[in-house]
Amino acid sequence: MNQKITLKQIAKELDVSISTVSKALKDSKEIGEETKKKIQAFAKYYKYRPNPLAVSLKNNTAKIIGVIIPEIVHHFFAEVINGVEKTASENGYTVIITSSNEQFEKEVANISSLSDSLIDGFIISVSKGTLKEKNYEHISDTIELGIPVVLFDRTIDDIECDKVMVNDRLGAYEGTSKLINKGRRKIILITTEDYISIGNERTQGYIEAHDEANINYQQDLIIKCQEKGSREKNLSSLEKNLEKSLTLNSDIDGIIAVNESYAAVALKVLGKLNIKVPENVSLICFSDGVISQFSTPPISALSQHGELMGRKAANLLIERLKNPERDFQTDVIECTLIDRNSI
Amino acid sequence: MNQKITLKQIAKELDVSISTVSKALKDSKEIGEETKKKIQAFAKYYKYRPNPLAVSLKNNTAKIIGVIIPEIVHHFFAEVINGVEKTASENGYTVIITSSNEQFEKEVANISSLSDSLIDGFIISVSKGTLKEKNYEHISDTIELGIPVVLFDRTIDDIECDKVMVNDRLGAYEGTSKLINKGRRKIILITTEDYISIGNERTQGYIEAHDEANINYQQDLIIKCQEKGSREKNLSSLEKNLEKSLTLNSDIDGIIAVNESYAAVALKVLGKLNIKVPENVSLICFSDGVISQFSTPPISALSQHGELMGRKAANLLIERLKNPERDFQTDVIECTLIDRNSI
DNA sequence: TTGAAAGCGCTAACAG
DNA sequence: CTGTTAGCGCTTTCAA
Repeated sequence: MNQKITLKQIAKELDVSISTVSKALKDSKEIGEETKKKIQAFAKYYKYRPNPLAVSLKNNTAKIIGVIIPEIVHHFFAEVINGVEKTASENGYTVIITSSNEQFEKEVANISSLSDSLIDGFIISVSKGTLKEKNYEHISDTIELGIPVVLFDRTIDDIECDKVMVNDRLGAYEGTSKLINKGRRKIILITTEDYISIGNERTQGYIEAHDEANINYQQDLIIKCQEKGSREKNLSSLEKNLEKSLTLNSDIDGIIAVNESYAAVALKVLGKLNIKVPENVSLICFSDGVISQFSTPPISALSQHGELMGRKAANLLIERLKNPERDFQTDVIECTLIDRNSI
Repeated sequence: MNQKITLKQIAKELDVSISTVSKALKDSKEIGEETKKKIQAFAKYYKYRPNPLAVSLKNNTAKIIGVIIPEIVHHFFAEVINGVEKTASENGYTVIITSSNEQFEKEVANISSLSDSLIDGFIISVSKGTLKEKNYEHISDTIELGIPVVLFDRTIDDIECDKVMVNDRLGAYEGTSKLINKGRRKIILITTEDYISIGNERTQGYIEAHDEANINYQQDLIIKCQEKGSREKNLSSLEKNLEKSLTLNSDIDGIIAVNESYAAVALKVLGKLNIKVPENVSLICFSDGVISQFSTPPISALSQHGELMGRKAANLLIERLKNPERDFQTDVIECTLIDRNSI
């Protein structure tokens, strides 16, 4: 009912020109105190709000940040969004979120549907599909078109842009070292398939820790969880593999998982085999989410600081928007070990 | 570099008028085949995309849906977003998400910052702060301003608008009945404080199930988890209460929790007291999220079908946008019990 | 079949 | 100090 009021209407009511109203509402000193007071009061009374569409059209910027993540229903990404949202709104930006559902095609579609003049810039974590496909044209095209992109978490080496990443290798190294220092010698690593760089990095860290401690790691203790089927299938096949490994090698005394669900599966198998955590086996995982916090026992986790990551990504983007010529920057976030006595 | 091309530029290049270009790109039959072909080819080559800002300004609608949720880092809400996003994008709408962080003030601020002409309508789950405050003006104001609102999950009786809610009472009734049918007689209910209507509904269902089975429920078996402190504090005080209850009443044989974290706390306490699930105690909780799926043992859960909820909410909103005069509608979603053998 | 012109709501340079 | 005007990119009516 109480339709939005415009400058034009105010001008007409008060019998002044539109630009006078515009200036008055901006508290411009060009306008006389009297008039200003009158106009401001009137505008306030009628709850005048400039039409952001018109403003954006005029300035050719909508102050909107597009975030594209592989999955929304994921604690880590939700944390990142949280961080982006906070920093963005502190700086007057609005955030639009879309999910690629880990699919290359959807990622491309999302980018293209947002890259119209609506969006000022992107914050993206690429989908597994894209990593598999190794086709990054949609991203480099966007950058070339003049729309800045910040890549986070799952980044792409070949693309030059701002990035925020976790020091996955160091995290895995420290986690593994921690286990080794506790006297653990036969440590299983549960990781992803090779095309996901993060999993790779973490595997490297695992290996480095072993090398440094002069322990020969066994290749068959590195278990790669498949990604080809449904989540349920992948996890249940992981469960079988893990059970086999644990039965075959009764002297296994440590497990490090690259994400929470893998760790939950490990916990399940350990329970089934009646192996105690941490008495018999130390368990540790990446990602400090709701699973590791609420499992019994809680699992010690390497936090990736999702919210901080989101904040940093938003900051990088906003800085670039202010100054498109600045050098590309890569922020690296260190993992923090949250010890919950599962080690 | 490759700056976006406009109608004007195309018109100039091809030496026709802007409106001809506009029409040609719309495949209007007003325009001759020849010209149309030429223009369309040119536009395609230069990847012409209409500036959505200008289109929106013209049509006075941006096709944007604003979603305001209490918390992003929450499996259920993430699922809802997922659903909204899907239905929205199927219908050409974009989704903007903001989080109120359970705070009244932030909810008000979010609504007001979005209710400019940018947003066509809202999908909201009100914050705990708002429920506590019992101040719903920001929402009724929005509706009166002509911006439609769909309330979901945590709805408000006093406000007339479209709603999507879960049949919480029936869900709790069925969950409790299930336990009773399994021979459980002393069932603890872990719920929220009273001002959250959902918790209340669930408590009612719990009571009804008892009444129907002619079992006297004990008031002191209804444990209300406080909401005043930090989450950690609230949960650890819940832990203590629960432990006391279980020690005092050694014949307790069932627990029903209104959310996953409460159930996780219960699992922890049960483990500590060496009480087996489901042998000694049946456990069941609302919300089919990642905790209940991945805990050991997995917890039987009453799914609230978050994604479906999101889809329905988006549908209601889009329908109303098409036809603002239609009657208000409340969609009720039934909970589904996902049995994971914790009963 | 094509084009001129007005207008969506706002800003800003320029004139008065 | 205030107003006129042009223009952001697009749609649409009306005229040619």
